[in-house]
Amino acid sequence: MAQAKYFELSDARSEGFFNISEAAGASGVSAKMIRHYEETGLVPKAGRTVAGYRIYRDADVHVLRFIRRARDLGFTMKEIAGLLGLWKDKRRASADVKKLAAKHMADLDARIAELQGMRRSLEHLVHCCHGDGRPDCPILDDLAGAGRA
Amino acid sequence: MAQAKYFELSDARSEGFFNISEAAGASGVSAKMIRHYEETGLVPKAGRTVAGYRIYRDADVHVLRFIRRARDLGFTMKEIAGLLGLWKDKRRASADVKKLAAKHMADLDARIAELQGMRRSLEHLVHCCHGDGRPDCPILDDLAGAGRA
DNA sequence: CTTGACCTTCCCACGGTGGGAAGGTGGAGA
DNA sequence: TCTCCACCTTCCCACCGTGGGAAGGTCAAG
Repeated sequence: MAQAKYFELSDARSEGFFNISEAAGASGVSAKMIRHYEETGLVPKAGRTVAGYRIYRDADVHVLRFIRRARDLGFTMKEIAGLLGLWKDKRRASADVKKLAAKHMADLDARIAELQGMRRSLEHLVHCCHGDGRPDCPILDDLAGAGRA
Repeated sequence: MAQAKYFELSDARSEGFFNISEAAGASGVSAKMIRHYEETGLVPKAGRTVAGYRIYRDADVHVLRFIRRARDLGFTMKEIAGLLGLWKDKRRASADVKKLAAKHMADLDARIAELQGMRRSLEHLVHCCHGDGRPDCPILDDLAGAGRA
């Protein structure tokens, strides 16, 4: 990215550029999100045609795909910014990447444990509820604090 | 809730009312969120003192605690609105509550599975990364699409 | 030249929570 | 009574990630 506003769109295309929806299709990141990532500085500003259309090269699409995959692994935007920095830095230590990934894995574990705790409690309640036409319901009783307050 | 603006705060207190921070402390819902729930209609508008301070009875705190517990189980606001409706309706069928809870449990399961999928992929990558001072790193390679694109 | 599909920027929404500013009140102590 | 501080009020702004949609410009094909 970061080219000057040189091209007509047709010229840009023949020079191997994509427009934003092509970049979106090729990367799996929506056009909306591509603009958003640019705005927030996650990716550098895209080049533009004389008419102001954003244009993308293969390398740019590659970056977007990287982001997409990181999102699929649940990394936050901040973490992805860190990963992109490490990716660009050819002298990085793999230990730094591993540390970031391990941290994220711990976050995932915490979140999973939290959800499993909810699930366990809920399962118990659902199990206790006869679930028929009568109004008495242990689920509501529990939420209302019957057993605690 | 839904009392007219009758009281001075001191009178209200002696009539068994709480102010918002007391209600917050007793229910585990922050004052900020109590106002938010009122604004969004999840709970009815609180009574007020002549000076405009919100006042709460035990029953109101009870409702807030119900909401708090439902949040702790991961129910969304919309689901909680449903649960509150069922709670208030003394002629509800417990089957309706059970259905709502079972649906939420399925949502939790889906979310857990999603996170576990991420965790598994990530674990594999972290395991493959030697994590030393050298720059080559299977985690970044994977994100960059080495094995797929 | 028209038409339709794209592009641009801009604002708004969701969930749920928090921070903080600006101004009014309550109650305790001097 | 005055002062002081903690609390209350409303209001707007932020986070994260994503989508919807309006208003206006551009491009390519017919």
